Amino acid sequence: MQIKKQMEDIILSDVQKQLIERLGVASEKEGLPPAPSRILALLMVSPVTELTFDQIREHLNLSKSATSTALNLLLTTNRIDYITQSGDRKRYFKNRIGNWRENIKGSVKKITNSADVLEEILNTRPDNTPEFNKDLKDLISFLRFMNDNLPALYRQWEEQND
Amino acid sequence: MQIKKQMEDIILSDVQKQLIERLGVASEKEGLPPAPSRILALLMVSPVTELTFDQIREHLNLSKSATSTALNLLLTTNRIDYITQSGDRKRYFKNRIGNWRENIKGSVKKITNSADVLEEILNTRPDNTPEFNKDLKDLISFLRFMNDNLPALYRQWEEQND
DNA sequence: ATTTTGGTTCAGTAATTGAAGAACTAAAAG
DNA sequence: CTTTTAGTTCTTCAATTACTGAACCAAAAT
Repeated sequence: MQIKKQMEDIILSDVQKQLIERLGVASEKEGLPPAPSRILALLMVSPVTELTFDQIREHLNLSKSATSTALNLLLTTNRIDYITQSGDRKRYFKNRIGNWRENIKGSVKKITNSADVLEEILNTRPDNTPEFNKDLKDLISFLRFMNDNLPALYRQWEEQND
Repeated sequence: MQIKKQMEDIILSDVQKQLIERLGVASEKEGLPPAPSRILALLMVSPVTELTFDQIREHLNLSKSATSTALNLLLTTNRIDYITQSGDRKRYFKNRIGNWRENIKGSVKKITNSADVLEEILNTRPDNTPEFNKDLKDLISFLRFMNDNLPALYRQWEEQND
């Protein structure tokens, strides 16, 4: 087969490039390294949502190894996914934005978690710091309250969103 | 005045030390460097809530410089505060846990912010990726919904908590 | 059978971070 | 006015991060 598959040349406007940087920086603040952050942002902004290893690599001026490592990190942390097409060895990577509901659940879970740690702390605290203990108690109470009520709030959004 | 002020020797149980580590690691995940994270955790767990430079320094085995830098970071980011006592040059540092309401407000603000970025991205997206766009749209809608409804939920907690 | 494709893995490196230590300083005590 | 206290600031150092480039490899194409 001589017909070389035409690489879809994704061209991004300056605005789109800026959005990649902005979103990339946001991901870095969440603790992701720069390269994975950029990849994730590219897969969010690119008009073509499914990009090959080399498209990503070229667009972000990364080395093969950096691209490989970053993609594998994103894959193992469930932030991206890839599909294949029969008769094409390439993998097409895509942002798993459809997973946002799962991600939100994860964030809520983290709230429970920190409430638990704070509660353990509260249990070790002496009685002679009532103001401090009250603040801590309130915070824990608030976190638990949020935990209990967020699911209902989510369902409420779901309804109005149908 | 010859009476050397007795340094209140804060002694922490193993459980409390572990809690400091756990809470410290949690802070590191939020992007704080190790030393500030430990200090913040110590000021949460310590039965004495107001500690001097040297008490902190000694308890965490930090150098003076590390202690100084870390404390100043925590001060400028409003995570701790200090009080003084007349006729005592030392500053007594304390965790500003009472500020948790402010902090929560900050987190909510961050939701708005990311919704804004995502909306900008949505506006640049082509029409030929309807599934992706729908997911993005839903996420934005959900974030906005949360933003609009969280204040009321907070007030609800406030009432039940009186 | 050998070349190309689509990567992975490894060794090395440059930049950044986080802390240590020593020198320094301003205010208060002696 | 000298010393002590309560830190700050500066230089240095070690560890870690985030990448590059080169070698490598398995499957598919030629």
